[in-house]
Amino acid sequence: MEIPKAYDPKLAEERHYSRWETQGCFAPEINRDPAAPVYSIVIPPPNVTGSLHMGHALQHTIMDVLARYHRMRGYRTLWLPGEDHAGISTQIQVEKQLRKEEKLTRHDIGREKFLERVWRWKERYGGEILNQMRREGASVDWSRRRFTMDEGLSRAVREFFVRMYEKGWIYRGPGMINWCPKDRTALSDLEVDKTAQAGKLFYLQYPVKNSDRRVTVATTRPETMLGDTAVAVSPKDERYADLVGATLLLPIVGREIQVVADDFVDPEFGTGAVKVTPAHDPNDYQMGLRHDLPRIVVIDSDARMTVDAGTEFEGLDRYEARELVVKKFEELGLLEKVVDYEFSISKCGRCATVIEPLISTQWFLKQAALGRKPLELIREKHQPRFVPEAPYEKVYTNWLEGLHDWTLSRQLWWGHRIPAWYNEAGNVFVARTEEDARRRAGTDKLTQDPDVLDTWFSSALWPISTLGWPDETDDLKTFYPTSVLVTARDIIFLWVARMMMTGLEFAGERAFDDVFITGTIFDKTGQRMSKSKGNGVDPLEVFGKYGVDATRLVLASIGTTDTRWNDTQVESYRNFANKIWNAARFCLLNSEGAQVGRGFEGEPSTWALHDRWIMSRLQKATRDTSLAIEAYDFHAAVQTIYHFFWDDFCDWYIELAKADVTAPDPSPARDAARSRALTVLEQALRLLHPFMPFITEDLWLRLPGVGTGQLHAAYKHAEPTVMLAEFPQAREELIDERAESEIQSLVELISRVRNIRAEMNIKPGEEVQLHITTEGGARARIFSESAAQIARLTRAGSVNIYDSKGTNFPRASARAVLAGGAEVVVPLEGLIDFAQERERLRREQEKLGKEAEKIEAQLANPNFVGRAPAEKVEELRQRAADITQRTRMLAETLEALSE
RNA sequence: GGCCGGUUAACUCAGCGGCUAGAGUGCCUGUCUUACAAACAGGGGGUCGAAGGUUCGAGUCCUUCACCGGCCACCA
Repeated sequence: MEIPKAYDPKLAEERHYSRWETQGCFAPEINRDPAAPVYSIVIPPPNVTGSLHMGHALQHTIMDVLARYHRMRGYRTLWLPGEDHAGISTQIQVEKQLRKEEKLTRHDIGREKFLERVWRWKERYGGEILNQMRREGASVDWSRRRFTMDEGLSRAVREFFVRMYEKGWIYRGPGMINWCPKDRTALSDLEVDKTAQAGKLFYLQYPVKNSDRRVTVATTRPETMLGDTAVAVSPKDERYADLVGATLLLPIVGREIQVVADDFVDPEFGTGAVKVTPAHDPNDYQMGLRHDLPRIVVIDSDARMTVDAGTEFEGLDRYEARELVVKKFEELGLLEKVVDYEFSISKCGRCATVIEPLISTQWFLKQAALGRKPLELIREKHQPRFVPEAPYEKVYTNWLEGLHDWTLSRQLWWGHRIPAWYNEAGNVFVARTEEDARRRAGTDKLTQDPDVLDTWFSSALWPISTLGWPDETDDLKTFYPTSVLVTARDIIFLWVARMMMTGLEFAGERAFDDVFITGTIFDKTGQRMSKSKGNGVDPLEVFGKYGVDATRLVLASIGTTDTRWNDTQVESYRNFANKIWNAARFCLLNSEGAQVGRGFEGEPSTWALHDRWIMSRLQKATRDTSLAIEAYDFHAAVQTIYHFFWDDFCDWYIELAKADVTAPDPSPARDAARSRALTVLEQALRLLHPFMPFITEDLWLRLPGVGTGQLHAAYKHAEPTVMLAEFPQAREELIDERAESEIQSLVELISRVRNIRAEMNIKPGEEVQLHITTEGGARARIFSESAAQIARLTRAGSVNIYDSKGTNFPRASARAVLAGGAEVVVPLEGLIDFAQERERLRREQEKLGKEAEKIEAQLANPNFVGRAPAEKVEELRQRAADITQRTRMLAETLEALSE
């Protein structure tokens, strides 16, 4: 059999994905067990404009591990892929292209033509991430791929809107909204980033009418004073008590405004008097409502001053207006002072333009109403279950407790058009279809609302809309609620909470059982990866350099932990892949006459020690891996398999079995030894498969004797593939603690001899003689039975075992005392430096002495002996006894060595 | 202002009440030993951010502090 010496990930990555796909392995229909349990995940739909970054790769790896694991466990498994239309991003992207290629704006070509272009753009450039997912090995069901603007999903959006409208939870009206002057659209609170900004606080004086008193107000936005309609003070503030109700003369403008008392005002801050601009500040808007103040709009949707700001200001940009206002106050002698001040400023989450709070007529959703059920569910049943629970359950709960109305409408073209029509009188008709609206309006002369819905409105429906809602489809009945949602923490409010709202409202059940929140991946200096900083690590490059499987192992290990990205981690797992490859190569090069599934016939008690041992280790690895995956502890799962494979299987089992496996002449014994190695390897490949799909499939298919026999019962009709093999179940009866401790003593012996060889500078090729004395019993038996293996692994010419002490060995020997009182003697005539050997033994003695001291102190403490569990005390006593014995033997050895 | 997370070996991270605190990488020494030099064998390296406390026993629980980071909030 031809097998290259080094693993080439690319070959395996190219070979298997399309075959899995064509054979339908990713679709739940592959499962023919009518009683199979169901496991389902919907992907967080990436933006059509997006391309793969490490965060995606991390989420996808977690989802794929879960999907593959459950599929192998016989679950009817669905992982549903799809994309989000990403309203603003996509529209901006296409507008940019339009400007670049044809020097046109969207208004030049009109709404209809523009939308055609967006669709064309989407067909051409969209879906990049989904294609990249094939590279990742993501086992998604392509036949159920969805897009948020699909007809079905759009119908769901209209249904959602209409039902909420009919319930009175969606309404249209004027309100204070976040306006992005650059994107020229309203935004929800969650699409706004608040950042700290170094700025100035301006103290402006407003004269009191018919008096020479002045009231000083502090503001970060002097230009808004042109729209002031009041000054507010705290009702408890005695400094201003006599001024409440007084009239002030608004400088520059000359308008007469009132002093009002309002609890909102904090007397401690600034001057205790606040200018009130109801048209341009959310708080002032509220105060305006309370005091019935006029709203004067002085800033328009371009962030320029309006005619109402006065002729000197009309048309000025808001920042130009600020300068001019300050200048005028200075000239008027009404600028008291300007101080440096750091405050938080709202910026558009998309383009970072400073948000302008404006009063505008928009559509809103009363989130507090829709959020009641999710809040109850998390409070009473702790559903969904967050992983990690802290801090996310609390964060989620707190958010649900303080819900505000959600600004739904966007002044964009790309997105779901609001299903509302107006007749000529301006009356609104909300309906599922235009025909419906006409019927109800009793006229054909209707105009549809020009706005579209927030992208997150359709995302909120994703788990149900992708499965067919509002129809009661089989998919919805089968796969809803979904099992787990895997996503990043920054969209818990934007998305996760809202899916729970719609799921509970429309499907009557939670959208998912669990929510897994991944960690964040930073660059090596701890900076967040971002395209603007250009410090992102491209997953595709990492795949190319180290292989997909190796990268997945790193990502799975990251799990929920914030991590600085480090290529060396990937490199070490690339090495692990190579290790797997070569272990398999060894088994395959020695596979003549052997088959997976054979070699472990008969009673375990009749098996060789190392065979009982590896089976025991395998069962523990299997058990621990399953437990870890089910607890979402992927790091532990990866560690478990890694160490089982490398340390137990490669370093010890293959070496201990090597002589039998590579025996020159064919024999039933050789066949059996080879089969055993293959069998363990095959089980290990199954354990690894959810994490490393490509290499495991590539090797598994080459193993002699694999076929439909290894497939899970639900997939017996399918073509052989490790992805449909049964995930191993631990067989507790094969766990053999005695074999494990016996191998441990063998390992100790071999390691100590190797240590002596290294310290004594014995050439690797040179043979030594070993004399091992035991006190009879188990160790004598183990060492005798394993003499050939000991000889092989220590390069010993002879291994002599004595079941009692007292044999005279050459004085020129290196010695080591083992646990349980065995001693190994390595005669080193001419090679040994007595002083050096004494020193080595003394160091050993010292080590033991320190440990003994600690233990004795503990045992001498009556509180410990009295209160600690009896087994802990007993354990310590035994260790103390062992140390005492070994110390004594070391002393004797030292005695013999000194003149 | 409120809430939360992190701080363990040179680096990236495990461990979260009880064996001599671990892994990978890096470092030192020696090896091409017929699966693998992307490997093998051996070795050095940590007062677990600081200070108190609880406990027979604390990286592991509690309190305070320091530094780093995050989230929420209507302080002009």
